[in-house]
Amino acid sequence: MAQNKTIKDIARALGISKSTVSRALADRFDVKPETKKAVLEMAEKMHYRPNLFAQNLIKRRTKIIGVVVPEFINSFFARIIIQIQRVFEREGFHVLITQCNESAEAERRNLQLLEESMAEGILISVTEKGRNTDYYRALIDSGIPLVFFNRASADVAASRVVIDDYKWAFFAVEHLIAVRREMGQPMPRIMHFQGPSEIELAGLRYRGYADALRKHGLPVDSSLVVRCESITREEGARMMERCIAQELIPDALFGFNDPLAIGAMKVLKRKGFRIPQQVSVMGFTESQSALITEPMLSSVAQPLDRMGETAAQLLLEKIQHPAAENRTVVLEGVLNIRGSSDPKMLENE
Amino acid sequence: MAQNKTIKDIARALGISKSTVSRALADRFDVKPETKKAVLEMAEKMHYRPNLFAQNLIKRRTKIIGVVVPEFINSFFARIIIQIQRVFEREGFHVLITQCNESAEAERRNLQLLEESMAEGILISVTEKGRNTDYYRALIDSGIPLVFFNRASADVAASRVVIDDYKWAFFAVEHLIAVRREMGQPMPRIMHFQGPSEIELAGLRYRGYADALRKHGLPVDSSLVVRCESITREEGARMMERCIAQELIPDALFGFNDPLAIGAMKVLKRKGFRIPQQVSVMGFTESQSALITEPMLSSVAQPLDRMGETAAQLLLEKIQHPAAENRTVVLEGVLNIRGSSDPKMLENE
DNA sequence: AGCGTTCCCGAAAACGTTCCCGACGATTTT
DNA sequence: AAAATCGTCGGGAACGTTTTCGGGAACGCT
Repeated sequence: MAQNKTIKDIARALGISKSTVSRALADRFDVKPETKKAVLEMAEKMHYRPNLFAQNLIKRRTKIIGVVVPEFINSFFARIIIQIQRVFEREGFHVLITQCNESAEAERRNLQLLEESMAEGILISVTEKGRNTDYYRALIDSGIPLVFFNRASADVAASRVVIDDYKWAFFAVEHLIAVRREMGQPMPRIMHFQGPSEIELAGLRYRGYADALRKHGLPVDSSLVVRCESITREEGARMMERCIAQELIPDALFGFNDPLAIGAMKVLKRKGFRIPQQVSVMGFTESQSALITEPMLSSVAQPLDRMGETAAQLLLEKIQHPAAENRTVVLEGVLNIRGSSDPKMLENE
Repeated sequence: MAQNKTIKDIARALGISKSTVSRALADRFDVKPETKKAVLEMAEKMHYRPNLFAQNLIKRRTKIIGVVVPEFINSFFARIIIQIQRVFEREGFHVLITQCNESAEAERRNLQLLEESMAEGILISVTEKGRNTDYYRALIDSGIPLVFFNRASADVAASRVVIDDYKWAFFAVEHLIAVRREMGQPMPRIMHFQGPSEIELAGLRYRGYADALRKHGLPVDSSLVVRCESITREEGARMMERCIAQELIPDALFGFNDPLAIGAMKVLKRKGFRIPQQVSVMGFTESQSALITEPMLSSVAQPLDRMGETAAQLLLEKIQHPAAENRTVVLEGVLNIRGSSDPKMLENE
């Protein structure tokens, strides 16, 4: 239907050659202003759209960069992506977003699509399970720069931007210890809802938790470390119900992420425990929901905007100077202390 | 770096012609099995990737479909997109997602990108303000099928899938009236937080609200209709504070969406009003957060999965049969009644 | 008048692929 | 034995651009 207009149609209509039309459209210096104007008008009139495929075929650039994320239902990645788009659109790139539902095969398919679309660079946050490490390397070797953000593959040589999960988990737990001691508990029992072991970050946050306990002279009690199979609110509720059934009530809870903490908090409240007077609760990876709960949830916020922006910058650097060496940027988090952990904060809410 | 391998490289390495290689890769019947095998092995060995641009240039199909959404930070569109991807990937299409931050110019740019990338079809939920109506029509005229979902442009002939916002707003308000009457208030004062007038849906939901009042013999009191400038939690809180300052306390509140209702509910609770005993609250467009508030928020849920799936199906239909006539699918919503509006629901939480 | 410049433009190759057409030997049919 | 068919392959045009190269016209200069 309505066969697309080509450069040749314009040339024919104007009685000039297609080379001239091409030059006019590219706003080259060596074409007479009148001709240029005529071409532009005719192009407009014919609703001419350049064929990107023909263009990309001959220029070696596609001006496409690809993004691969595990999911974007949680607004976490969505926020990052927005920044990525902002940076690249300013530079005249198109951003192609793919999403793989935490599936390694889907991730592989997406990478393949991006490779075939000749993306000039790829930004990726890897899936929980199953690493496509070999593919990451193959892409880099074949000249497509790759930058990790948030979740990185440890043994691939590439730029990355992450936060120091160990450190911020450590800080979070230190805060819990301090606040419970202020409340007159010298040896508080701090529970941890640990993320699934396939997530590399789960181990890091656990180590931060354990080391904070040790530093402050508290035992690391394995019955207080609860392994969660997923990282949803439902799982948090389920696990807390199980703990309560076993009469295992901690003085504070450090969740792997916000949903786990929120689910647990809800169950605690329903069972009549007062937050934070009886149990202090703390999440990780600030989500929108942290401000909705009552009391509001303390959490570690990650600078998503800066993460997206720096990841984009690192990739841009690689694209413009392929020889640039790999850089690892570690961003700082923020410990947002609210009513769920600290009674002093309650009055502000 | 590492110039990509082409079909010609394979041909040269095997001492055969590139036509044969092309046919072998396409698994055509007229090439000897041994040759086929040799070609495939060599392709694998050389890490050959077909050049999509060259392919698309000559075949007239791109197998790309484009999605344009106003934002995907709210998980609302994210959920829809996941279904869209599911449908199209099963059919061998690639889904290209773009996002325009509620900006009409960005929307236009995205459409243009999709047009130039020769997308075979476009799924779109239009931005709040500034309609690119002319562009929608131009795309359709030039043979690119377009399907609206959720937010549609009224005066463009295209398939669409929406819910009946009028009807479900009506039901929501009927519920509020009924529940207040059960509580012994024959003439409850129902407030509405109305969305910005640029959003077409805001008008529909308001009409549903007003007609429900009228049907049940209640006056439509304009002082109870609050115009909000944005649709965020902060705005909901701000507006409710203003109402309370004016000592304007309704018996029930129907919010244009969940964030507005949640913000308002939070302020009400802080000021000491009991939900739902003193004020019943109801949202719209079920969000994750509705389950987090206490009490949980009553809301109208939209079947996001079905919406994504049907939108995709409608587009697929248009792609496969360009002459297919436009269809409008109106999906049913669900009235989720929870503790924020109905005291009877409180015990389940 | 001759020469060099400058300005504008056209011809044609190239990008990597698909596909039509024809060629060739081998096999089968008449 | 000649003709038709079959299986396999190569040559080359085409897709819509960009870009290199070269050439003609107009101009100013000696």
